[in-house]
Amino acid sequence: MPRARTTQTRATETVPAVADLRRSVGLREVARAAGVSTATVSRAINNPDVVSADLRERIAGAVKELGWVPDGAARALSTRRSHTIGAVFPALSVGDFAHATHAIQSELSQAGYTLLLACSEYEPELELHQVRKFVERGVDGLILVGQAHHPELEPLLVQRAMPFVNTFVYDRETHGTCIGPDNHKALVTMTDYLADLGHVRFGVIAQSTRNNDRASARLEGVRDALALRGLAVRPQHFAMGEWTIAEGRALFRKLMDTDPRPTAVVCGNAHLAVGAVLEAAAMGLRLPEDLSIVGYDDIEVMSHLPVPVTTVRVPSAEIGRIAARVLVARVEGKDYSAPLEAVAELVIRASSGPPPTP
Amino acid sequence: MPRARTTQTRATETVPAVADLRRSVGLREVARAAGVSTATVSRAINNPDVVSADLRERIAGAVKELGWVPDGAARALSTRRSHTIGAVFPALSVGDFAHATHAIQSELSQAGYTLLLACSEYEPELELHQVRKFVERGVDGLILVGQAHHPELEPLLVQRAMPFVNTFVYDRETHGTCIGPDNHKALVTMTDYLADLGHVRFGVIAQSTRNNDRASARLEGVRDALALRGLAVRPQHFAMGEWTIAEGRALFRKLMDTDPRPTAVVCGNAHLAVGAVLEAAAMGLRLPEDLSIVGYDDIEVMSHLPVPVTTVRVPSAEIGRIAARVLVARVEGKDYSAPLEAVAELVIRASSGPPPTP
DNA sequence: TTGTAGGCGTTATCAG
DNA sequence: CTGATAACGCCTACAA
Repeated sequence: MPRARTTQTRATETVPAVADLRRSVGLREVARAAGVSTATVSRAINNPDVVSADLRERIAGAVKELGWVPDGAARALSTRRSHTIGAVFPALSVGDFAHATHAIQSELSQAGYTLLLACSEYEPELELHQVRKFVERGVDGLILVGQAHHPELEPLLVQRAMPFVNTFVYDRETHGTCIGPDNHKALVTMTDYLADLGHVRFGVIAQSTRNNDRASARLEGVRDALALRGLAVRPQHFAMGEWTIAEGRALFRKLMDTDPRPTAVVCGNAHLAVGAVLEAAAMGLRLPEDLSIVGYDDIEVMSHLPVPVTTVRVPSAEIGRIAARVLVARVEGKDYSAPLEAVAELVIRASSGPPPTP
Repeated sequence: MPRARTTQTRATETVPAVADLRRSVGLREVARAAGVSTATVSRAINNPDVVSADLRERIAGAVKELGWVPDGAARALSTRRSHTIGAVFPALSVGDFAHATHAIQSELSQAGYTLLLACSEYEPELELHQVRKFVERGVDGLILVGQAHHPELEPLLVQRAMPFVNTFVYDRETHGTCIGPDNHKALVTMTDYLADLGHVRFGVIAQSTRNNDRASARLEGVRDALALRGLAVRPQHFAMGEWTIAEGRALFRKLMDTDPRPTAVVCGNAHLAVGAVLEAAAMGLRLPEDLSIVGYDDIEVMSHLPVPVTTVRVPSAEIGRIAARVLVARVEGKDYSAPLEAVAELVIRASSGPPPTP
């Protein structure tokens, strides 16, 4: 019997009163203090207008008095709803995901939900693990990133009828479960833009596509758009690595150490692009006269560099907001229909232009 | 009786089997399937080595079979521990807090805890609200930012004996409850460094100090260090605003529109510093020959700009990691003593040097 | 409008 | 080592 333990503890406690207080403040005590039943207190909290005014007041008084705070676990156990949503992101300190996190949190908070956050580190196994944990915690819904998950993931969710959305991806096939930009299309657009300017020799600096279907889709976008024009990226004009500015510099340097050089370099994300642009400056290359550099995703510094960088704007916050709304609606049985494809807008700045005339 | 409702629902459900499954898979069913009592199943899960090998196996089989997942709410209700930690940050998409979040999440996950995340938007009222929510959710501990909170906050936590830590601040007075850099000291150090180089006319570009004791402390640091040398910042050399690159540029321009100009500009954070440095470049000013610019907090781009920026490195990830460890230890009764003051190291780069010789 | 009482899924005490 | 059973704190169907 737990109480026995408490009693023992109390014997050695220096502040028994506090221990007592902690243990004893529950609906029961509030009810006793207000001279009503626990049912009435519960109703006064969750369904106030079904309780007479004076009782409501007396109860409110007792609650203040005793400093009672409802117990979420008990409530969740009883109602089978935790008012909790879990999000599992591949990384947390990346701008994209951080902005989405903020939006999600804010949206959930307004709707009376709490955000549980975890990180998969781009590992499907870990993602599955985190999702399992969330299921155990009794989350009412889940926010994931990408469409490619561990094979056991979907079955797990489907079996328990757990609502979830895949973010930062969009494809028509799975409309309804995903919300984000169409990564492939975005890079087709970008590539077309460059090709239409006259570029023929393309370079690509990408982040690793390992366990990252968004990055893969973007790469495919470049390839497919080029193929339609009978073009392709030469092997020596392709480089892959981490997504840091330092890496962007290094890889860009490598690409420039070829002959012929590419006249347009497409970077897989914002940091790589910033690195490439800064390295180009350090090498004394003029943008866009000598070559064009473009990125994916827009971060503030890109528009403030000596040469502002052409890129694709991904509405991360909006993605998060919509994901949260859709999920909450689904959990509560209302169906909220929002546009699930987030348009990834091309932002043309000074780092891109026609290729140099030979 | 809840079951009555379920029954009603089942009548209209299209997939009654699933609904049934969902409802019925509990410890009880596992126990029945394995031919043991619920107590034994519970033990097999939480204290395996106290259960005989064959029962353990049979139980494991039944668990797999039925796809049982423990119910966190029930467990929490029974044990009075949620294995959950709440963090309330003033902002989520800022590098600092995002890095800390990542570290915290990772650390908690390893220790078997889950992170609940909320945002106070630099509003004490909202912070209190979020903390209340977390208390209701039954978190085992809390991670906050700064020392200045809503007056009702601490009483609330103390009354319920809720463990918590204040991060990104350190002061000797409250050793044990705070973990982070000494903001005041960091800027004293920075200011001394500049003054020792010979600077006398200081400019300051700061983010708003409203509800931000860290930013205030840093400002005080500059003031106090200067005062010790009989110096002060002229009003026209002081500017305050948002913490964006754009704002940094604008405010820097404003500071330069004075006569005499400051010879050293101290920026309150990384983004303001980046903005100031980029604007200086745009204005054709040479760093550090014409003037020095320094920041606070180190973000990757600072070391890659044409003129790398002198700044203070704040070990955000480590702060998060230690906060998580300290809290978990406290929750579990073990006491973990780590160094709670995070050293904020001065990183000297090319943007600072002696003042121009007149 | 209010009270009574059973159940939500686990844990843990105590008796075998 | 195992089983029966009383909590844990709240919600809600049903009776009053």
